[in-house]
Amino acid sequence: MRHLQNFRYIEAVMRAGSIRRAADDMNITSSALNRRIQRFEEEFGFEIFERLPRGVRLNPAGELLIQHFRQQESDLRRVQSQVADLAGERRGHVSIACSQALVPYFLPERIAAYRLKHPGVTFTVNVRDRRAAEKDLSEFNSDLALVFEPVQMVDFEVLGHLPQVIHALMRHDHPLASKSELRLRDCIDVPHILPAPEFGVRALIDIALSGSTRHAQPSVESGSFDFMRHYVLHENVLAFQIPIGLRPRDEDGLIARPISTRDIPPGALILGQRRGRSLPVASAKFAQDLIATLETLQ
Amino acid sequence: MRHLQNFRYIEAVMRAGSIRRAADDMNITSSALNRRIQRFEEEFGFEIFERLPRGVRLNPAGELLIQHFRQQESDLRRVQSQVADLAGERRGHVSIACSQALVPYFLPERIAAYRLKHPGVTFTVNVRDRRAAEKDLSEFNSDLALVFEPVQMVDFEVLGHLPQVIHALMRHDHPLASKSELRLRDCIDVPHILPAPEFGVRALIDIALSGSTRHAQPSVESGSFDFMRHYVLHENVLAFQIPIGLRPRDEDGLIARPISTRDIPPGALILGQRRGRSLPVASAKFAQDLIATLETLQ
DNA sequence: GTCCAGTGATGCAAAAAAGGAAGCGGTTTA
DNA sequence: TAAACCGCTTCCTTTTTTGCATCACTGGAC
Repeated sequence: MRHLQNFRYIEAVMRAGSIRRAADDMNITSSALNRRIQRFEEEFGFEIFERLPRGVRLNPAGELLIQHFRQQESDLRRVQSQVADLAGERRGHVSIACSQALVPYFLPERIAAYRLKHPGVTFTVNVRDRRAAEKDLSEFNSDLALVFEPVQMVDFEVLGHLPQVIHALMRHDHPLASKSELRLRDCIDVPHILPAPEFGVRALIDIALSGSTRHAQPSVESGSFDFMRHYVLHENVLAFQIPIGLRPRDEDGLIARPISTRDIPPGALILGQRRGRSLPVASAKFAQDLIATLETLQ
Repeated sequence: MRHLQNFRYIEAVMRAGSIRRAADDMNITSSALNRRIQRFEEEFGFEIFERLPRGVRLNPAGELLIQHFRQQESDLRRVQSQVADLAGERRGHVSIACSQALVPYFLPERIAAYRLKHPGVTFTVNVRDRRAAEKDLSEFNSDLALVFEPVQMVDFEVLGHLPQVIHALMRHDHPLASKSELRLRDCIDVPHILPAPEFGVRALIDIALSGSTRHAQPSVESGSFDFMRHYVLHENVLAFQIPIGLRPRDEDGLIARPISTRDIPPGALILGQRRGRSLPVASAKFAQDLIATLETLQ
């Protein structure tokens, strides 16, 4: 869209930190870009960059402006989506930020089911830790976020949720495999591996242990739940995951056992959008679909 | 702002009903305007006008788009206002749509008081009947509306209110001047004049009479409360008005007497904005000022 | 201190985009 | 049937934007 060209350039300058580098990125000359920005500032009535010796940086006015532009761009997409919808074209695009647990089973299944009904709708799936997911939302990079234990929840509007009890993951031949429910202390007394601190599963475990005298001593920490699941097959340790990220039935030699909610309260898997935003048609409908599914599972 | 140029043109075409006339209004040739619109439609992805034999008309997609543009324009003004505010410039503009009753005393007083505190803030006061006031809000022509008995209230977010008992207005020498409170039947039994049907005062009177056997028989109907007030001085009739539009004390030979609330329930003077909109700084602050005043009067 | 790499700003000519004039084919109106 | 409008297209001119070369300035390496 032509009239958002200025926004593209301004955003590029913001990212690059200097007009010349941004010009390079956008394949125009720095003089042209420089004049565009000067001209925009004049029309806008305020400077939006502060000129530093080694480049430029957005000033507070610029921050506000960027926010406005993002909103504007998202609004335009929504209008286009609404128009497409009333034109009878069931097309559109859904972008969703999600935790790793949703990647293997849940989301592929839901998206495939949705695309069966609406083949014209395309998807972008951004795997993000919970902080990054919320950032994605507030910067209009994703329409929806499906996150385990989101953190700050400012600008985050909850659309649906599903409680998730943390499970321990182990091989068939693990000593604890015989029990149907585990206590946390049993888990950390045996060799175990943990997700990195930015993840919700880890946060819940850390909180549960904070009041205790015992400490977790993970032999491996990782940012990949997929890696951890595979690692368990090689060394006979415990890993942790939430049920939505686990296959209903064990198929690759792994067993999942819930950890007593006396030790770790259930965490929440939450579906949300940016507060106050009206979503494009396709995203709103897919959200409804997800909400219904979450309610079914509950 | 340069990037809203397309909007101006599209709106002009919408108003004019034909590209050629719009081109004339906007002082460009029809060919140029025609191409702008074709190009915009191509970029947007959908036609926004339906081509008729005698001109063009917005299609539903176009309606949606116009709505979006209006929102966008208002948002931009809000951002500029916020930036001005954080730059320490206490300037800005407030546009308010109001009923006639606010014109003589209330609004001039409030605006003058506000401008004493913030001399940089300018005002636009649009006198509108209650329907037009709401339309003004939803089309982003006014930031605020202060209306007696608004009608539909869709897209209307109430910020504050003040009950108003309808008063009868008469000369000193009127037979009813001796009573401290009037009954409605006494008023319509004597010669009287009424506001036009689109006004809230009239609506309340009509509703009150609808269950009765008596009918109002106004000798004069008018859209101007100012006219009616002056008319009472020439012919010894009753007129009607709400207290906020009356001077605290009679000064020009007129007397106001409340009509019993057994006959006509108090109407509401309501301050509102377009639902969900974030107002520019100056408008938001002036609204707070008004709300406080309304609460004091209550 | 000096130099150098890197920055934003600016004058000027070239390129690109937008605008204007005229006219075509169509439909409504008188 | 003729005149009046309409949207749209073509050709050419005008305006705007871009690219290139260059200036003035700053911070860091040496």
